[in-house]
Amino acid sequence: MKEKETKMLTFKGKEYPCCASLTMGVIGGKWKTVILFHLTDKTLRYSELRKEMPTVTERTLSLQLKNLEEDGVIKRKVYTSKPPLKVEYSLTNFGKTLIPVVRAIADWGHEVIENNEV
Amino acid sequence: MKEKETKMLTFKGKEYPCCASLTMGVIGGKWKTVILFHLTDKTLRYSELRKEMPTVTERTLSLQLKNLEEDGVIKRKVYTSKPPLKVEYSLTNFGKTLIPVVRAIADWGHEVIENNEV
DNA sequence: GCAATAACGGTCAAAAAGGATAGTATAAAT
DNA sequence: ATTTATACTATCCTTTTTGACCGTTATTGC
Repeated sequence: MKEKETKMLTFKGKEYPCCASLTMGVIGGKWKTVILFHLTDKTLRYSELRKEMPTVTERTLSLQLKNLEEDGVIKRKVYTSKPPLKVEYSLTNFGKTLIPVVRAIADWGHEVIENNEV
Repeated sequence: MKEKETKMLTFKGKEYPCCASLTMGVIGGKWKTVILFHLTDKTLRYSELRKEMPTVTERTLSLQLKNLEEDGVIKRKVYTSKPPLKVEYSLTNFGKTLIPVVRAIADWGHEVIENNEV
């Protein structure tokens, strides 16, 4: 009688109740949009990303990069076979479809700061 | 010598390293964008929101509503003084500036679903 | 010969987020 | 008189996320 009739949306093996939460599943969390924001217009090495985001720890950064890679929004390209490695991160074509989303998010934050500076 | 010179952005007492993370601080988490998504075009009572989001628990829903209210993006209007209460939630003017962001987020999720249905 | 560098991964721990369940006050409906 | 409904809050607990810190491999620079 009281079935929970919520037709879930599925993406990459995860289920979401709504299209907005699906997106948040991909770009949510404390750091993913920041990473995507820095990668919108350029390719960056791991160490360059760290310089752009000095407050994130290495472990968290690499975890988030791995997540984003698994969801197919960024790609990882290795240039050397032996240490010290050279690795570059960039958006995939699929990841590029997120650019308007990331821009909207960054713009809003930017405007809030502009209008709150008294 | 090795100062962490990251000029943080501040909003509502919280600090963020970048404009994108500020926005995520406001709309991030599993449920906030879903709530905002349902409130974009209409005012809803607590019980109506629950019907739109059957998979969220009551506790979480009211916590998220409170968070959103504290950040000034939604407003809570009480119509009765004694139980059973009538309470309506809607976007504030400030919250309405988030509509393009929420729409971009929802649209992306929607498109992903469209193009993944095989 | 030693330190620095690159891009991590592993372990442990803390913090944040979310879920399960039950309880509250009161009025209207049955 | 009992049930139903509303909009929550209170506990308690589990899961997820994030952080701190150290180790690894080989190469280059001093």
